[in-house]
Amino acid sequence: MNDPKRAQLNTQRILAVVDSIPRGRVATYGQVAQEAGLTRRARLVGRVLGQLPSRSTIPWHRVVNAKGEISPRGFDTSAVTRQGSLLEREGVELSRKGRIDLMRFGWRP
DNA sequence: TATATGACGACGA
DNA sequence: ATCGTCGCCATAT
Repeated sequence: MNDPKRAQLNTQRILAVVDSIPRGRVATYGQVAQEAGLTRRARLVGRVLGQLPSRSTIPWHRVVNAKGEISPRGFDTSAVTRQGSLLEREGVELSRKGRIDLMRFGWRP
């Protein structure tokens, strides 16, 4: 069930969904997985985004975790900071502790 | 073959 | 609100 063709297709579907998240809104990893027809595979979404080449035009910054926070990246905090800037730049409000109100900025397909 | 490790998430205590 | 546990799954060791 896990041939490379399948994996590539899943990646493509995930990226297509992320690419459809409108400016000024955010979607959760689980939500993206669901929309891509990959229920319960939120981690796969995170993995795919992590592999994204820096030159990609995919709006990876519009994907946050279920708590409405920008998911930590281990030791590197720069990526997190970058994501926050990109979001604020398009009007998404971040609370003092870097939380996003999904009821207001969450993407509803 | 077996374990560990994540840009995750739902739940229960 | 916070924390640990467990489910999920591709990769790495």
